Amino acid sequence: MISKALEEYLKTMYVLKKQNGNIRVTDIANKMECTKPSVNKALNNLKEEKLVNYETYGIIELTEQGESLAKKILEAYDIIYVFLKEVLNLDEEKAKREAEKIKSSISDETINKLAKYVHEVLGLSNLNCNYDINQEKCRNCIKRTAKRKEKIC
Amino acid sequence: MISKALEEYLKTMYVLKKQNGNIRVTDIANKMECTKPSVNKALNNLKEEKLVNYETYGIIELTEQGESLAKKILEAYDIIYVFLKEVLNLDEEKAKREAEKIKSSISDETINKLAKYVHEVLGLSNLNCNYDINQEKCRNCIKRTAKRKEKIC
DNA sequence: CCTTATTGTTAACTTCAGTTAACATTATAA
DNA sequence: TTATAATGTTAACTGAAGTTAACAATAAGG
Repeated sequence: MISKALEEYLKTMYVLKKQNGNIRVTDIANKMECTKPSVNKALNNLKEEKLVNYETYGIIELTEQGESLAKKILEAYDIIYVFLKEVLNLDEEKAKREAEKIKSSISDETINKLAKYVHEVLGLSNLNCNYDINQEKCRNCIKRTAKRKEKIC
Repeated sequence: MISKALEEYLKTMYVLKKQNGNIRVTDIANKMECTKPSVNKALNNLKEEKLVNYETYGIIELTEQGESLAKKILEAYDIIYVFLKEVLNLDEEKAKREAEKIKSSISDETINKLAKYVHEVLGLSNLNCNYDINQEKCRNCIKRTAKRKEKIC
């Protein structure tokens, strides 16, 4: 089991890959508002866990495991984000920051239940969801969610 | 500003005082599932912050500041607990454990909004609440909340 | 192609929150 | 009242996650 701090790094890397096509130490440090040596350490730890492939001064990439874990983390984060923004009406920036912090303390079980709740209240869900939502229950979710997904992060 | 870890100690001490009439290192350690030296350190830190009065081997008590902060922390914790238990349907034990962890990562602003939400959805609120709930909105809250308060912790 | 700027790495240190092991103090009960 | 059990304290250590300062490698522009 990886730490919550490392999960954040992994998530950030996944997002950067999507956004920029590559993953760089400096970009991670900027997004996470930390220093490059911190990123470097995280990188080595994630490599240790076989979630990331990279050699010193080389290209950084997520492994398959890394990618699927990142997706799961991102999904959890997104569920919390949606709840904060759409249900509690936090503004976007605040909701993002807060979702990260909460994500770092909440269990999978609770995320699961929150996902269901958000689903029921808002009719929003997640495609290919690792959390056990009944997709049948609201067919409109798919469309709405797909649209929303584009602007995550 | 005190750390989230110290807040947990303070909260626990407040609860123990209510429950047992006194506060002892061993009891704190048991409740928090940590060792006595950890408690001892926390105690010294809280003393440093003037939240706790105590001398080595002496009686432990919260200062006025300590008590009012503890109340606020407990209230925030309780708001999260209620949400998890009554809205998301976590079982009691899980909700307690989870509420503590979430409490340690969430901001006052978010707690505030969650409090309002819980209030609106469940008609539960907190007496003497430090969080800005409109008490007028649901007079029944008072009774229900008072009843619930008895069995907190 | 070589100088300079950018990017990445390493080493040594800090802080926080916990631990174990050893010891001191206080309380209990024979 | 004294031996023993329970409780509390201290010191020294661990590990996670960050930092700064110095340096190494790579990339880019003249």
